[in-house]
Amino acid sequence: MSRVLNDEPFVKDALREKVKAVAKDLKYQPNITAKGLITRRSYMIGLTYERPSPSYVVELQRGVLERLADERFRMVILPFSDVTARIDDFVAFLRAAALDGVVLAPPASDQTDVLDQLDAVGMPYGRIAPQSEPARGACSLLDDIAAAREVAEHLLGLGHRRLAVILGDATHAASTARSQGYAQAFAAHGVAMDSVIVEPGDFTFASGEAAMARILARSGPRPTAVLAQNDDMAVGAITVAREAGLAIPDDLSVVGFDDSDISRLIMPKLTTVRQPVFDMALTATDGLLKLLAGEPAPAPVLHAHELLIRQSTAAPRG
Amino acid sequence: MSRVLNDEPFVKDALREKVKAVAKDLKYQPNITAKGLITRRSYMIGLTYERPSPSYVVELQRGVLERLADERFRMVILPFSDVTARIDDFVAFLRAAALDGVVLAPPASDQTDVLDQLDAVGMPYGRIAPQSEPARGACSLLDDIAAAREVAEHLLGLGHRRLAVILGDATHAASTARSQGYAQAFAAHGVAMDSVIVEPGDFTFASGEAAMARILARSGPRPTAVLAQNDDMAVGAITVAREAGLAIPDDLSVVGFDDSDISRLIMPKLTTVRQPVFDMALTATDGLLKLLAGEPAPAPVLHAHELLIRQSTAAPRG
DNA sequence: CTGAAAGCGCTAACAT
DNA sequence: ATGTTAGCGCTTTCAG
Repeated sequence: MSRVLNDEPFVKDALREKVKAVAKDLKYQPNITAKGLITRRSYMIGLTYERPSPSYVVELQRGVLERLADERFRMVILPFSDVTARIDDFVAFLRAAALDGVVLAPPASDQTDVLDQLDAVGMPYGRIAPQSEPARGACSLLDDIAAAREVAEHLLGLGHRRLAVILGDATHAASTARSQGYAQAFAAHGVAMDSVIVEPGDFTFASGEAAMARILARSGPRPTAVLAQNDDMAVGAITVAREAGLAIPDDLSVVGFDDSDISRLIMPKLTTVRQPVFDMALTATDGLLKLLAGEPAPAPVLHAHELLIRQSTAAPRG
Repeated sequence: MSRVLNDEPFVKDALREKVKAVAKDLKYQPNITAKGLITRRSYMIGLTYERPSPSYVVELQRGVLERLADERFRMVILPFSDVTARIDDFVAFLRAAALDGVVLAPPASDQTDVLDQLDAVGMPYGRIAPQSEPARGACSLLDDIAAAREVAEHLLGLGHRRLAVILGDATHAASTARSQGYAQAFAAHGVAMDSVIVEPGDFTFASGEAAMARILARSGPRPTAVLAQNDDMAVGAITVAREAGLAIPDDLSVVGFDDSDISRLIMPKLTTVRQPVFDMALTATDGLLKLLAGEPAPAPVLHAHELLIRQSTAAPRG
């Protein structure tokens, strides 16, 4: 019986047909739980992330589901706040969910401790956009440094010299990488790092608003361009700048990062960097499935980013 | 052993402590699969929807997860396109996933056939915003008719008489309900239905753009206000109207529906109706959990909507 | 109150 | 090539 339904070889066609007919007749549904007990498989893969923006989450999920569409694997969503602060709890949480594998989005994808513990319990993983150890797990990489350098260079090329940066969540390695990219461009154009205003943020719209408010409250000449480490903060910054009477991009150029939905809906449309989140999720899931099938760890896949110059940037006035 | 870990009565404290200590020491993780085999539970509930907007999905998921946070239940995401066209496949899909129960978002929450089949296989369900049969399953209700009437009344109160409606996906009962609400308001203010331009849409940004383009291409006087059945389409309409040189709200008032993220990020901010999707998902999940615990079907919960008058509406010119 | 044993529905190994 | 049997790790009897 089991042999037929699992399409094993060495079964006579006649028998195969007969069993299939009866199964169909009885609307037989194999009990996946019982099967799981013996095969040691739950046929579930987890997707974990830590409160990112809606459009990022949705793309991530779409990518995983797209790859899973023709598989028997299901996707379980496991948001977990503060991975960094509670790594043991996080791994226990994953273990308790009885997953066959897990796709880790930032910042968990960069936590060496998490990877170590996952290795220890033998749970394979896919990693989205890690900045370090690209050989571990099935990785989808993005060159955040180069991407950030390109946006910064775009601004410098327009002639901006008084710059402000709004950082992302410090527990995300991407934040550091993007800062590095900006710094490389600044150095190449002779802009001293200590002349650049740097404000913290945490990737949320509200933190972008707060950072912009602090930037405007400073004494001294106002910056002519703001580099936000993601679109949500960039939009927050634009909102506050506008309320302060500044025209975008004439009085202030703003760039974001992510090419999220709002970056296209806001007026003026935001200059940003496209991150192919959907493809990255798909690739990482594909690699995870290979790992699950017992294949050797697939090579990390570097995904292309793209600088999208839209309407929120222009040459500084005067 | 099992008796201790499941906190059963009639166990001596001494034994209880000892077992717990050893379990902790060994980092014992009960095998949820084996447990499921005997208890006939997979401890998974599904959440199904059909390509809605990102912010709606995210709120929906957040609501379910919030209620599940302290439960052992996990959430499996089961998007399924064209439920209406393939009901048998849809139910087979749910059955194969071995779920204990399922939360149905529109349009599945309104498909009587789906409910019938789910009843037949004994899978309990929660329903988000159904328009019919509120007694079946654990329902979170919203008065779409009243909500739509209120937005329409707001526009009529401002003095608008030349109106255009952009419909949502026709397979969603909410679309019909919202049209009814608009119609009630129109009738109350003496606006003839055949003077209202009605364009189809499917709840996507792109369909809102297309509908607005068709509205502007018509001969005869331009409408002074557009009622879009959700925010994404409203934003699409605004984008196209702006490209055609119209100022919002001076030349054209636009209202949406949902209070999605973009409705607050777009300039001018969108007048819309808040639907408490998070609460609705939470309540439906709570009801489903009750059903799963063998309790009788909980009473449907009516959730309050709220008209949010923001900056995309004003009195018509002249 | 606690230990031992019998399955839950399936697959894998073992016979035939 | 096909029928048969022993568990997978747990809960639920049933003894003690």
